[in-house]
Amino acid sequence: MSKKRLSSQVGHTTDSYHRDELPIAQGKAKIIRELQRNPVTILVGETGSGKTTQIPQYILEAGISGGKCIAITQPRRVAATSLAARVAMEQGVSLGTSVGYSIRFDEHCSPNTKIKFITDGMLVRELMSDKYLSNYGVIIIDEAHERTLRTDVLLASLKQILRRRNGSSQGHDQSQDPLKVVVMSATLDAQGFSNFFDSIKPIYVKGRQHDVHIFHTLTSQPDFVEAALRTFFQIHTSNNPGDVLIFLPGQEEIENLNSSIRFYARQLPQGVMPVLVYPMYSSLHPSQQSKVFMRTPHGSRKCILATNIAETSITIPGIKYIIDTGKCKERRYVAREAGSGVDTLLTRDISRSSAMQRAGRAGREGEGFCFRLFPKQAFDSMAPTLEPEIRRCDLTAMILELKSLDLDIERLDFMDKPDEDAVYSGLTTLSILGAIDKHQNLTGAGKKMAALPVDPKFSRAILASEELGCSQEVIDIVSVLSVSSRLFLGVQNDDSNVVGTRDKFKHPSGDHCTILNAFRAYQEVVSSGTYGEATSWCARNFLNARALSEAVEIRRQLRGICKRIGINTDLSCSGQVQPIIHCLVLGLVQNAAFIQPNGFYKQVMGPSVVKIHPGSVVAQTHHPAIVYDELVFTTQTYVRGVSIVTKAEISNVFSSISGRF
DNA sequence: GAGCACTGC
Repeated sequence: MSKKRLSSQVGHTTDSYHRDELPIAQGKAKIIRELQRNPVTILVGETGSGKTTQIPQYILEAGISGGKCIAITQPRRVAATSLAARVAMEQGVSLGTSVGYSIRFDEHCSPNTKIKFITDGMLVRELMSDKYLSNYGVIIIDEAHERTLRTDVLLASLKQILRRRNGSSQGHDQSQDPLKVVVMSATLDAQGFSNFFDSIKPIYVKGRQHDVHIFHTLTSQPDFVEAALRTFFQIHTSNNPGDVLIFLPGQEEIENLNSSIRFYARQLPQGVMPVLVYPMYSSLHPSQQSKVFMRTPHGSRKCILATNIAETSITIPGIKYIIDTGKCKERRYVAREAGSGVDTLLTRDISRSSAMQRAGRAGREGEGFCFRLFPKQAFDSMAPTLEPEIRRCDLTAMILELKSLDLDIERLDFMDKPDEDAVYSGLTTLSILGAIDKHQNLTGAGKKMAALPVDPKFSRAILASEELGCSQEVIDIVSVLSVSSRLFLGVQNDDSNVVGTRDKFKHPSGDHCTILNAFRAYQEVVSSGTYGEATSWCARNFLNARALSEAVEIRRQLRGICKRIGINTDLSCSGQVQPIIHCLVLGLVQNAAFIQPNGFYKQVMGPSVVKIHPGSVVAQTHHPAIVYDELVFTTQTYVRGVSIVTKAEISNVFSSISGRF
């Protein structure tokens, strides 16, 4: 494979530094001046510039926050906690005093906290109780280029809050102290932020970086897994030291390449370094995941095969070579009438900024190399950034959240306007669920649903569970469903034992009650044993221990909120299944499907013909009617999280809600 | 017979 040599500057961070030596320190005086002068500042800083740790301290030290708290939002929880720890150390204070953090389930703050790292989702939740965010003097939106749904909601709200707290014009609230907003982005495409905030000129800060030499292929590589295999062995047989990180779109490609590399590595001649191959993706067993962080033994080479997880979420030390297939998986919601939309999960080309971010992963500790398995022209014609989340996800939950903040999604000034069909679809779902009335006003039920931090279809089920006397069971099920990661773990080289142990929890009615069985069994182990015992019990039963312990926390949180908003959480249907299923049907009405003569199921409220995902406990069975949690198109249209119901149950619920849409 | 990555009073 021939490659054209190009050079590019990309980011680098070291673990130990003096604050004054960071690249951003050179521009400190200028930055402080700009911050003092302007209500909104846009700051573009490359990786390793030190902006995230230093800007809050500059603001504090220069007294710009007017004695009030400075919030710095982060899209990820780990980032919020580790950055807070770093800044506390630099300030010479203990974490949770003047420097703290706030993430779901874990808050380390005091009334005297002046610098608070907070997940963007938590700050959105804080809006619900304080709609001017009046506790804060400065709000810093970090990693704004990632354009998460919650970042976009915050930016839109902040624009309005700025008018209320600062403006001389209409809507200014005299009782409010002024607010400053800092938008920080790691990529050069700050134009969008600039346009959004009255054409403010961004401040640029260079990063601290090592050179990364970038190579492109001359032609496009349709079989990128095979191209990655060849490129890896070219690097490997050169015998230059340094670990390799290969970016692939998904688990399937990773496992294929894993076995190919292992196969060929065994046939290498004597004298070539041994290779240690590690897959890395989010649903991998935690014990397998942690292997990528182990030090590479002297005289061997580590090769990590990763999804996008290694692009932003985790940093693996020692990487000198990147092989970038230029592909990722993208989840996208395709809205359809009556809220019967489909999620698609398909492989697509990455963006230019993503390609640059991936290359940068080779330059963190020294000079690096990045081999792109696509031509330079392909790079040039890539989209500059991926489409923001607000343009490609189901907006139902967000519309409900905004309604409870008295905000109207159709009137809010967003950086990118949400898709009209997605808004319509979300509004339809909310009216079917009874969260809004004919005039699209929040109902009493809708207020309660908004208070519960779960998908509206699940908060609907929780509300119903009080009437049907099974709030204990339904809250338990919803807690597990609300955990992002999967409950049942697979292992590499799938062996039939996994299915065997899963059968232990299997309930004939489907996945929801199966989940309940597993969760109840786990809770019993936890209450009668130590944390370590629970973890090993999970491992023996191929259950995701992290998912279950998170479900316990979500359960505690949901029960707390239910009590506060007046939902009795102690009702149990003691072993009966029907009430539980009925609650689920009320939340999942739009997700009902009837069987067809050919064995496939057809949506009742939409046109799709669907198949039960093979991971479901009822995958191989046939029943007249089902309800499901998710509809995802990958290679086929699959439904996941399935319970068996009767056609009568579906039509009863239909007639009780007809007229709402 | 198959699962990109995050997040929430």
